[in-house]
Amino acid sequence: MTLIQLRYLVAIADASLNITLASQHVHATQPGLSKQLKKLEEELGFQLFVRRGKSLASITHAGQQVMRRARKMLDEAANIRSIAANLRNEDQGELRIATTHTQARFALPEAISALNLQYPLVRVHLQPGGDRDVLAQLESGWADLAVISRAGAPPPLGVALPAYRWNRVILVPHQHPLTSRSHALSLADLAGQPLVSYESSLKPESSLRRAFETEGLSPQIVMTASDADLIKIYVRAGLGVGVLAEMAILPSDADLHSLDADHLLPQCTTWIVLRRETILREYVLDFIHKFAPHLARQDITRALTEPSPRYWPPVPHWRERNLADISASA
Amino acid sequence: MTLIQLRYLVAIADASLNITLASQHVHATQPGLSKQLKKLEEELGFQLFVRRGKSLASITHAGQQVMRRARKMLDEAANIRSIAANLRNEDQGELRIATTHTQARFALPEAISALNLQYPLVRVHLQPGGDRDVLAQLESGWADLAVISRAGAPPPLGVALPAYRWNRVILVPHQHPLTSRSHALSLADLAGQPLVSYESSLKPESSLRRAFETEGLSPQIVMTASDADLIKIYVRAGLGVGVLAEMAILPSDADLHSLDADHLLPQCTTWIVLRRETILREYVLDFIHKFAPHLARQDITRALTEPSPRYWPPVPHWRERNLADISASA
DNA sequence: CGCGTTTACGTCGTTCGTAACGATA
DNA sequence: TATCGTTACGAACGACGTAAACGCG
Repeated sequence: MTLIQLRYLVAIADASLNITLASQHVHATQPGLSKQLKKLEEELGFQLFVRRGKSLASITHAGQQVMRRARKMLDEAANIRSIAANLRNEDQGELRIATTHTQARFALPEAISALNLQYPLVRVHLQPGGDRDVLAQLESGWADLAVISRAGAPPPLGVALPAYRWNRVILVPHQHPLTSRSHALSLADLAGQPLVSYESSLKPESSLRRAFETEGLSPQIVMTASDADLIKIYVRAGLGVGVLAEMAILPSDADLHSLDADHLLPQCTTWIVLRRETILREYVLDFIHKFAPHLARQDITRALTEPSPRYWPPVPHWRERNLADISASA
Repeated sequence: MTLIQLRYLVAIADASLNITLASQHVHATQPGLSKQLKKLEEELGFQLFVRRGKSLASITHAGQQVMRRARKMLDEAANIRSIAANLRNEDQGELRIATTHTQARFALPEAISALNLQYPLVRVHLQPGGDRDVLAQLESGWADLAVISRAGAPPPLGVALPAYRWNRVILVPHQHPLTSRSHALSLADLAGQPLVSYESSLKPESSLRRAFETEGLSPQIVMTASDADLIKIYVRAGLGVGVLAEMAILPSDADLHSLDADHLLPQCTTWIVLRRETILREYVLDFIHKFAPHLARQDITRALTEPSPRYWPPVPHWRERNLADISASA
């Protein structure tokens, strides 16, 4: 058994059992992978894959077991290499972030450009997706960190560090009836309106639906999008009332009217999620600190090794956070 | 980085930094280890060991980190090999048990000889020690399983399976004053006597001391031994009153008088402790089932993967257990 | 007939063991 | 001087890549 064999093994699995494709991913030739796989199976004494003719049809049950162990081993090998790279003060590498569209578009850019300024040789990969995809990509090992938002408890996976809190806003065109109400905005007002919001608000566990349900109301969601920019476009088109994250409101949206929803919908927290027991490169720690300045580097490293949940310094709100960012960089 | 290099690395650490000794343990030559270590350090770019002259003086801080990861990787490699060996129905291998003297001497022999009958090619290694040593040997990876007794909660480490419950007995010579009491034996009676018991009873957290303390008494322990046989010898010599595990009473001890202490001292449970997330060889599962017949094989494998504590079938008492053993083998 | 896998083969790199050397206590 | 680690060298093994053959859709 060799680390190379295991690397080839998971590469084949990750290439959906296409050895040729896998060989390109690991920068080797296809016969090399075939042969190493054969040797590994010979050494272990059983088939890792089910063959149909000459091609691989599926992974054996025992193969699945081996695959899990092999992944762990390769992860640990990567950790060892990270320890080494950190000690050598290597300033190049990759940073793979799995996150939602909103974070990628409105929250992450400053931190990423600050990182790029400090570490020009680090290549950043952003992988947008739904909450499920994001966590899956973290677990699979593709992503170094995930950035994800929740109204309630932190995501159950890995180590979750709170980055900032935020609220939602109601977005309407100027001169929309909702802008001229004499009393404060209520959920009942919104229940009568066609709503345009994120895809996630269709899920039964969405905090939007729940907020309405606890008042005995039900929202009329006429359109959803994964993308705040799309929501704005349809609000401009008069399709309905937008419900979106306050981070998504830009100066260029002055043609629209945004109303506070702090008292209507529960506050959300954006979390940075990491795999437990993983060695992070120095620039990843720096990035996290840039993105969530209230987290000291030692807070992060401690959280990664400690099994018990920690008590965090107070988590800033999005509105305070921007100020803090500016003052910190000044 | 190679698995062989990592294997050499931990071998050197386990041989207390003596490369020559380590080379014998891994069945290789000493220059081979030296060279591989050098290559590994070159690849990682930093020293894993602190050198004094040509010899290794200590492990670098970073080296410790690498060592931990390397051990994990080698453990996983061993797990993969175990999966393979199980699938091939290999009937040879090793079973390393870390346990206390009492278990090794009085509880384990039947199960071990039954195992040897079924798997003549499996070599069993018993490593007696104190509770701390036993758990350390399990964690270090030397032992496949630990067998250990506790009066209260299960050991905090790994996965603990309850094997059986047992009580202590008071052992005195015939015609000792305690044998002719009209009323039931009490702790107060024992407090007036010189006691001979296990070494562990000297520890402040020992259940013996605690039992006395809750009644405001304090035991006079005149002698301790790690070994039940030694305790018996000194009871015979009239040094004092023995307090020991009921398993230690053999038919050949008919020259002594043993008194129930069920109502005086709390019941103990003997636990089988395993490392979590470890693949066990088939014969290890068989052994556990032989030693704790109330545990089905699936109970064991489930407990190894499940993170949550499980509810066990009723745990037999030592006295019932022997009967069950006999009836099962009949 | 294209795609993917296997087999065959030659070259290269690497590892291993033996043996000699060096340093240290 | 005995013990332990490093260096040197030759032999053998193993891995890799190129090229060709085989199956399958």
